[in-house]
Amino acid sequence: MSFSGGNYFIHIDLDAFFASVEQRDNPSLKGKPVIIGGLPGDRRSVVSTASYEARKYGVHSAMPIFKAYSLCPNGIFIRGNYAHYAETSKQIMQIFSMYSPNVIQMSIDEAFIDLRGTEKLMGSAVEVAEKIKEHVKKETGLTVSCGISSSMYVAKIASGFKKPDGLTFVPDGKEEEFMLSLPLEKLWGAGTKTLERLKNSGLNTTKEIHSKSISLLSTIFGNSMGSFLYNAVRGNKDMVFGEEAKSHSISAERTFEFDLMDRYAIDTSLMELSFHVSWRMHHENCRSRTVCIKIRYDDFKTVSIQETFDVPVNNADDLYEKCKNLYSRKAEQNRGIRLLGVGVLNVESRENLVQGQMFNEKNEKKSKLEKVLFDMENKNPALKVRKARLLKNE
DNA sequence: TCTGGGGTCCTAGGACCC
DNA sequence: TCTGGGGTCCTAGGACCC
Repeated sequence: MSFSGGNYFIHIDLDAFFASVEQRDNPSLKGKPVIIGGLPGDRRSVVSTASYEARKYGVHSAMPIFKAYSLCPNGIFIRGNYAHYAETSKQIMQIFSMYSPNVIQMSIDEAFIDLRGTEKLMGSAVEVAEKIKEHVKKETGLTVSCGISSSMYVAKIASGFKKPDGLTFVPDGKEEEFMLSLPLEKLWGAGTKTLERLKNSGLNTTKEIHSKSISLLSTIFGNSMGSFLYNAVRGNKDMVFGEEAKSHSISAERTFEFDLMDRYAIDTSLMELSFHVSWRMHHENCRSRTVCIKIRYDDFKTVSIQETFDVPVNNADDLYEKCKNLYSRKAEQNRGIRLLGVGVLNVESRENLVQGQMFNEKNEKKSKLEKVLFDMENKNPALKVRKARLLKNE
């Protein structure tokens, strides 16, 4: 095995993260099936994380809580303390950054570490991964699983190869061999729908995909998915490291315990969601011209409507009025509403906006006032500056 | 007692412009 | 008096991921 070149990435996954944090903080939970996401009796909660003990009962992420409860009635159900998990995550990410100047956090529980050019200083990729595992364990009591490859995509899959507390090294040049040894289900980026289509096309293994031409795959699965599949099974697929963030979106949504029927309740919820999204826009100092709402009916049918305006939205009242209008245009009458969502798309940083392009004075004033209120609330959470209408529901 | 919440990317069609 | 081609922006829905 040659370590020369040192051209590797590590992908690190925190094992059953939320459940592991709870088990660490409360030793009486160790070795027990812990299920984060909701309590038995919740009508519409789902499992966020199941500890490895709970997984033995068939419990897994995204499963409705009532189903998890029926599979594992002795499970310990916890709603979850997400701020605490985020804090722990931050601590672990800081550990990662001690091993490379280039760390990209992908979510609350995973990150890539770029080891290119660090070998002289830090040692081989495998050595670094072992050090990091030890370091995290010592500092936080948690275990992580690592995948190492010169391809980020392969590293990502490798980290899930052995879990928990695993380490999988795919040497340079062995990426394709590794991919061909994998069952289809491990192909990251192909979900249930694509898996089904693959099987319907007689493609049951990564080897069988490998035997097909890119043009055939593109004909069946479309250009994008076709070339993705072609490259993925060769270990060619790669993501680009350190891309600057492009346009993004901010959204908030809520599933109601019982379907909403009444327009007043619906408007109240739209207002609440508008405030939430507006707060985040202030927080990130950005604004957006495109507003979107999402409606999920009682039969789970989900629709959305969006509108792009010449002038960006910049305060919660404005956003709320726009959402109400979109709702009126889209919603079918007399249907139970299971979920409502409010979002802004293609948000831009405020600095980027051309001066004078923008707002009427009244809206600008409202935006500034709102920012002050949000900031006050931020400093003193007990001080709830909210519309009287929203207060009623708390 | 079916199916959370926060995102990204892709597709396909339409409008509009040159 | 039957209809091209490219580019950009916008919209709605869907697949996928953690």
